[in-house]
Amino acid sequence: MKPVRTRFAPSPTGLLHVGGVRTALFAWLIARQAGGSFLLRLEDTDKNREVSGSGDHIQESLRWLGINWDEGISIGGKYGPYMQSERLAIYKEWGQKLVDAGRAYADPYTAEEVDAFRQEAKAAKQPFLYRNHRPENPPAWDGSQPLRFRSDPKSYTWQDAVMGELSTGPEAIDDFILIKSDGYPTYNFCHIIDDFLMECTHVTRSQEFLASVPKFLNLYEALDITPPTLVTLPFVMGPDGKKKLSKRDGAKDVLDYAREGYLPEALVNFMATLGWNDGTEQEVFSTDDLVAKFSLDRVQKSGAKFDEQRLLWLNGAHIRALPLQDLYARTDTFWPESAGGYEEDFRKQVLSIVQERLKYFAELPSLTSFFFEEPTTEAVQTLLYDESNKQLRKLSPEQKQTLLQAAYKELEQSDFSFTDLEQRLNNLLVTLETKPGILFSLIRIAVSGAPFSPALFDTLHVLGKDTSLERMQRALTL
RNA sequence: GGCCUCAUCUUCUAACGGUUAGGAAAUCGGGUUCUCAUCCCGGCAAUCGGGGUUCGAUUCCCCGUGAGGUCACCA
Repeated sequence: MKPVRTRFAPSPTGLLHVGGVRTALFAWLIARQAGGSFLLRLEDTDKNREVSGSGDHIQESLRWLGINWDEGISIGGKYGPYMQSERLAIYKEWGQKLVDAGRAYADPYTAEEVDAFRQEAKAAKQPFLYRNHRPENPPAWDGSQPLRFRSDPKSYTWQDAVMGELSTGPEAIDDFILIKSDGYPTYNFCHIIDDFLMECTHVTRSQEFLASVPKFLNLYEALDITPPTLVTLPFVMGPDGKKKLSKRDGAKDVLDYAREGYLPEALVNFMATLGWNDGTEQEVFSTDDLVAKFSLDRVQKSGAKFDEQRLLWLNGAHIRALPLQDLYARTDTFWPESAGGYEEDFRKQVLSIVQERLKYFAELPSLTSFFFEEPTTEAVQTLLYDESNKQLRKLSPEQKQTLLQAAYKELEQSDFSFTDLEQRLNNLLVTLETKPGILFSLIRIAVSGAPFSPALFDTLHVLGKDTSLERMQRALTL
């Protein structure tokens, strides 16, 4: 058995979104599970569509997700170069081999002429087949004309690792361009050559290539190459649930998720379970889990809608599962500006009490800012005295002041340890004959000025005695 | 139009022909000493239609229907 080698071969034409990255992830999972290699090759054969910087962007996205490659661009390897634009001589040589074998020929038509054929077919409501116009005496190929494959139309039945048995008739096979007139190969040609030369055992790609597979099979035959295992993944659908995810549908750059404070392992978990499950009721998977449990025969055949809400939930689940130290290391760039002057130890305490309500790190400032800066008097006043709180609106301003005053007096004597706070405030409930919904709300609002915040005893404890009392004092003057 | 693919709750999905069709997200109730969240309990909610095959079809076959892909000197 040959060692498993899978690859991701994007073209540098823009940002990488979840749909594209999932293809990479599945290929990566196949390789990692089998203890094989994962390659990153750049298919930069279309100079017109190329977007500068996107090669780097793709690599950065993969690195962030932890989809590491063993060979490929930036790191090299024994099958390089891994940038197709640097392999033109190889494609030319293979093209010539096909010419010599009578399986390729120079296309004598201009683009306009071919287009006229196409329009003709379209008007007749027929599929366009170039081979119906195949020239009888094509000129010698000098590299200035496109090189076309001389196909051998026939029926095919083949196995796809995800889709199962597939078949088509000869009408699916046509003469397609191998090398363009600018000397660059087409995807249809060079991916086959490269996968062969790089000894890839699996070709993982999304559904839009399904209709091209018979053509590939025909070419493999002409080249006398045994095709690798074909792995066709269903689409990731956009928000409308009908069309595949695309930038136009608002598909986000993968790195946007990094910027918003999603955990890469959560996104990996999300993408993997978009079209795959392990057959159990497990929903949350670590990346190691996925590597261990992934299997192609449990990959879905139909497209799955990208559900951002589920991603959000999954991210929260991963955040909650993270040890505090790890979590802290990830939040580095997300703290509110006012947290700058505070010790790591204090920030960690804050983090530990907001951990369970954090869905993504961009929420960190709104969740924690009152630990680092004084809440505005407007915020405190509004929360304390407007009518929105159904517990507090039963009380007069005077009653509220009285309760707060009593709480202040009690807390003055506390050492602000969690247990002491708990004990004193619980006793105070009895003494004042009031309910937690009232007393605790008042204190919580006075010290946080926030519509919601962590549990009261935690908040007071982390905030500390001085700050807490100061803020209560201030609330008493409003 | 030709060819190809797909089809279970709103969404992601489970169910080697035999289940009251399960789980999770969302949502709606209730509980956990305040809010928000977590956690726990509960509710709502699906096999696209029609024919077969079978003692029995979500599952197998056929025909519809719907959705998507493809038919580039793009990948």
